[in-house]
Amino acid sequence: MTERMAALADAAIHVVATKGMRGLTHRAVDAEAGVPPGSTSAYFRTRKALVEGVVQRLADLDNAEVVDAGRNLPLDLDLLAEGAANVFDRWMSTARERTLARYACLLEATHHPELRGILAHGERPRAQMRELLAELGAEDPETQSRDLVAFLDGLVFDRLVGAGALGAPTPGTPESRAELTAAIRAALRGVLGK
Amino acid sequence: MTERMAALADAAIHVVATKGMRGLTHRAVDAEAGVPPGSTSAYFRTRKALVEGVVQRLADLDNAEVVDAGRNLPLDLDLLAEGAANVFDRWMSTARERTLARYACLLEATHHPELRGILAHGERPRAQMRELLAELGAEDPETQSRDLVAFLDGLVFDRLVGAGALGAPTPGTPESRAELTAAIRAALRGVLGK
DNA sequence: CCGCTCCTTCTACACCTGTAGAGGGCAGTA
DNA sequence: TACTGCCCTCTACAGGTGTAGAAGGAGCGG
Repeated sequence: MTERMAALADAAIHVVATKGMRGLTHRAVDAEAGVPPGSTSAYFRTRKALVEGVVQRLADLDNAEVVDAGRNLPLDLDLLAEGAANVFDRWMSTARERTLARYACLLEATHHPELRGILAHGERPRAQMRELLAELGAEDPETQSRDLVAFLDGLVFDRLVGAGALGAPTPGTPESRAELTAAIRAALRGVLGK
Repeated sequence: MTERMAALADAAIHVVATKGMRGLTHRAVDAEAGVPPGSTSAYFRTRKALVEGVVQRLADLDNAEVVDAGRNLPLDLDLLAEGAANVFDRWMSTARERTLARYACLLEATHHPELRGILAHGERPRAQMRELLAELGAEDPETQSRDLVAFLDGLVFDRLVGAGALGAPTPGTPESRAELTAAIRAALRGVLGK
């Protein structure tokens, strides 16, 4: 993917995050990216190509990410929980737009199976999680890591879309951070059967 | 909501589930509902009204639902897990379309706050869950039920969109059912700190 | 019977979107 | 300088979409 395409894809991600899949049009991306109208249409000739561009870019960004979960330390449950909380907390704040766009694309992939291959998101975090769980003595890291990632994903989704209970804490506040860590630790404990 | 509007809203839900928010147009709903073109446009004059109709209908359907979690039985963790598994399993199979539409609407609600009020989904299951957790001796049913629902939601989302690990079991198979129950039980154990 | 109201269907029209292709400038090369 | 290939910008146009309002018709009170 050329640099220019990446820039357009980034703008497209922003559009998806703020206006939803419905707002993802060639012209909207042009406007968002500040390029002359028609540019996006030239680089992503069809809308399908544009969506695939977004998905591809999301995958690239995810894979480029360095997830430092604190390896090589004496690993315990609390440390792991905190590392996971770091990652997922960032998904809710710094990478909020990307996360929203990812959910939108996942939903989109439901009726466009060809997107699913690219969108094997969580592949990397999941693999890492699997490894860490194995070190912690999990009996079935494969299944358990999957459940755990689903849990964290659910937590993020739940809080991002504001579907949580009334009076849900604002994302990014210390309270929610502490609460998040606690929830993750509890889930880890449960999944590990400890 | 009149009967006719409900029928249109149901068709609209189907459209959203199968074609996504982007496919939700007055004419598409007309076609899906088998009514003469223009009907949907007459009952939901603007697109915003149409979306709100969908959201309202989803909320109504959710609230009309009888969730029999086996009250008045000697309550234990396994029973609760199985009850929850029943509900959420159905969300993945029978009520699959509604669930997909709900996720789409939740995402939509991100940039349309007025939808959020109607979409207080899970309000009822969550309240019930809270009660049951309290009976089981949970120390903070409010927070814990929320986390638990987020977990279950994440699990459903994860499996519905096929974002799960490669080789994910097909939804609806006995394997996934058993696996689901096990995961829920584990999560319950973790959340309850038992 | 008339007239009224409500529900439903039909139609018009401006605007938005997807898509294709024509032009235009700017290297680098002979 | 002329040429060639490439990247970028601009424009056209068919079709889809949102929205409003007119037309039709069934039921009902007078």
